[in-house]
Amino acid sequence: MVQFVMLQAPPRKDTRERLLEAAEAAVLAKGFAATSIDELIAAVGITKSGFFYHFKDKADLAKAMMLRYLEQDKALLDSLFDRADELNEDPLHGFLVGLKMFAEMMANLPANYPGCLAASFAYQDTLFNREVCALNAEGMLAWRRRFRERFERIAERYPPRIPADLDTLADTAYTLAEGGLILNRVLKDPTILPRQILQFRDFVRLLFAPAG
Amino acid sequence: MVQFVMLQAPPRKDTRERLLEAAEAAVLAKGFAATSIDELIAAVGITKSGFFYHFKDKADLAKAMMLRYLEQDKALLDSLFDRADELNEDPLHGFLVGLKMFAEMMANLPANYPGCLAASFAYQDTLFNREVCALNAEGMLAWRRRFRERFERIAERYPPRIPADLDTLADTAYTLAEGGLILNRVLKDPTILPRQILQFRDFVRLLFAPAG
DNA sequence: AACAAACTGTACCATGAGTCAAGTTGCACG
DNA sequence: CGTGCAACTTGACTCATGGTACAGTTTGTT
Repeated sequence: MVQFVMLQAPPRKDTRERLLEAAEAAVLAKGFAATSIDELIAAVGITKSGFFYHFKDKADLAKAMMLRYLEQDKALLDSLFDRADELNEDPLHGFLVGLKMFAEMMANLPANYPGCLAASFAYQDTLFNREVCALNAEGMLAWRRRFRERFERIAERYPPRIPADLDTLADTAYTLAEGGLILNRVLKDPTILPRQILQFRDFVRLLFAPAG
Repeated sequence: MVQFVMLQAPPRKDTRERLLEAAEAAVLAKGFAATSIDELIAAVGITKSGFFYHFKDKADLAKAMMLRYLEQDKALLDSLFDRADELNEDPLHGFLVGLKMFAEMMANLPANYPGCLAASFAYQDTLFNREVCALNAEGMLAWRRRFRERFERIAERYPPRIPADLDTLADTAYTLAEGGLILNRVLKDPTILPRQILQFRDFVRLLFAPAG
């Protein structure tokens, strides 16, 4: 009696992660609602039930995507500005270095569908429950806190040339990032976002650096 | 024999426009794919076949939405900056007035789902055909041209304090608008975008206005 | 009376979310 | 060594929805 064993692929530990990866690419390309579970499992090579083993339902997938995004986002910012701080004792110079590195990083984004889940989710927010929306908001507030803290240290040593609202200044980073990604994408010109960031850097320098 | 006549509502000439209006609200809330034709006709009070009288298919609806958006967008910018120009002979002062009016307008957006179709479509671009995407890009380039022209006139009379790329400067308007709308929406704080614009205004003044 | 514009009613079919019961594999523990 | 459990996967199924086609109907206009 012949036995067909091992036709089944061996269980892979990273299936969940690969699903999230495929989902992110698809959602950035066409949105959450248009991203079908069928296409995700086809990309990863499992069956539908396999998907529902990893995620309770599609809403659960959304939440996992958001968490993954926030994690990566935090890691990115950490690596960027903590390193810039180490290199420079002066808060203004350290920040300017950080912004330059940020611009360079944004210039080297993956070519295919660069974009930000936060923005994609923002424009489809009625599809998600309160929890996911709150996570998104929390991510933005984290940027604000992080940047605001730095501007406070800078303003302490270098009084701004004109009155400046530090929260607004802090939000500019995220604002330019989201807006720049949209322009990048629609105009198919990856230089737009980095140039916006470098221009913001000019503004910061103009605002805080002693005249001369 | 009883006859039930006139159960059918009389044909309304603005049905198409009302469909587009409902579609815009729905798309800004949950995206294009999640917006069903069923819900649109329910909102407007016609049947499915009525919808397909007005639009060949869903792609046709997308195109019409984009055209409508571009038209309104152009009208808004026209009314804004043409008026600011009339009021002021000096290009820099006129522009600063225009930016202030822009900020005020953005502070008084409709409360429900303020947002921009351009951004929503950008993050679902694989759903649309080349034509619609090209229209979107054309809208952005129109902003760039418009602002760049103004910055050229300003720079002619007021040499910038530091070297500035006028295209980048011009793109900042759209970038801040798109990014700011996203922050507004996620953080549920309608003051973010206007504050970003006013800060940009400060930058422009700092950049071009004679020191003193 | 005729015709076009603005619809209605009905039916079709693909897709997509989610369910269920069952199977397999690797690993921990007695 | 084997037994048992948890992680992982399969396949076949249901059920609702959504886009689309098409033929007929009403209304306003000439």
